[in-house]
Amino acid sequence: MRMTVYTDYALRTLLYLGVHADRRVSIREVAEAYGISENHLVKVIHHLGRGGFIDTLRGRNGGLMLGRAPEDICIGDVVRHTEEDMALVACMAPSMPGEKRQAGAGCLLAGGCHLRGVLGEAMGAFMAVLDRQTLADLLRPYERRVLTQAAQNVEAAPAP
Amino acid sequence: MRMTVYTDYALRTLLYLGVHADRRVSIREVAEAYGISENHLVKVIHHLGRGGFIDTLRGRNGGLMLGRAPEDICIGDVVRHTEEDMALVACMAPSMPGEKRQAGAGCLLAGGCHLRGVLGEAMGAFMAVLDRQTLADLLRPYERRVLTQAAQNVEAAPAP
DNA sequence: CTTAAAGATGTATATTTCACACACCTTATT
DNA sequence: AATAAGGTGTGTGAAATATACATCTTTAAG
Repeated sequence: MRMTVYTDYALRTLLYLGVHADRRVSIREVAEAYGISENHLVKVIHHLGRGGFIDTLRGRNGGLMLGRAPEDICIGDVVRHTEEDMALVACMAPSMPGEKRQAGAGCLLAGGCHLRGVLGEAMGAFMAVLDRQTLADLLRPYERRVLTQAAQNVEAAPAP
Repeated sequence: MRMTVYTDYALRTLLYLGVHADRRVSIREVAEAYGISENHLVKVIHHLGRGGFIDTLRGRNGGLMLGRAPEDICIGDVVRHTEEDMALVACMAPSMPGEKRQAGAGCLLAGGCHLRGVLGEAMGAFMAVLDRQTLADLLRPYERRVLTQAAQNVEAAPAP
């Protein structure tokens, strides 16, 4: 179990695309908007593209846009997609064949380890919260404000 | 947010001490029982000791024992103690002064980032599950079996 | 059909974090 | 004093992360 900036970038990219749903956005624009590494973001975005969360288009006038409606993008799915071991409690992996743990008399708790069960349950509760949320839920509170702000930006800095 | 073997060792140590509550146990014994590094376990145990979860005694006939009754040892507290950033959603830390994120036009979502809220809620759900569990809950299912097994071990391998 | 813009991909590197080893100190019992 | 136990600090190897760099492919504009 883990949460890295990789997932952070993924979620922020989706939010950015949701806010600017009226056009295609370049990777560079997203990177600059958040002040993060463009090179790294490329991989995140590619990964999101292969997962169907975003639609990428190469070439001139290409760019990114959401692959589905915000209502159909479940935050839990995104996290599961970007954090590989979110589906299982791998971090605590005990009593797996071939592991050091096997030494000695073996795990005292093997054969029904409650630790695993409790941690699994906690993990489930974590994901359940994220599964209840869609991108649309995250976008809703900002819709008005951000759109206004975007309009201002367009006025202030016309397309180069 | 993160779960490491550090916490794994901590929980297993507590379980071991709970099972062998009739006597003091040495660090070496715990390390050998699980086949893990004694050197590393020393630090985990020391940390648990400073947190009051276990009682350590130096010198001859010294060793470890639970610092409180198993019913009074909350699993959530243990995890919070061993995983430093469990109390907050530090991994996603956005819009903190001095961070790179500040570049460009600043975080579009600053001033009420819902990402933070949702992740915080998910985190809360995770910890809530662990907060409902005490060490006694984890020990209960094994009490009979493990004690029996321990007795057998004593018969099979008398003290060296 | 050439060129430029945009994403795709592979390799390399820098940093951080773990897990662990090693050496040495302190405490307490015998 | 000697010995057995925990306490403490430093160092290290491996792995995971985040990022940089270089190059290729696709697409549309001119």
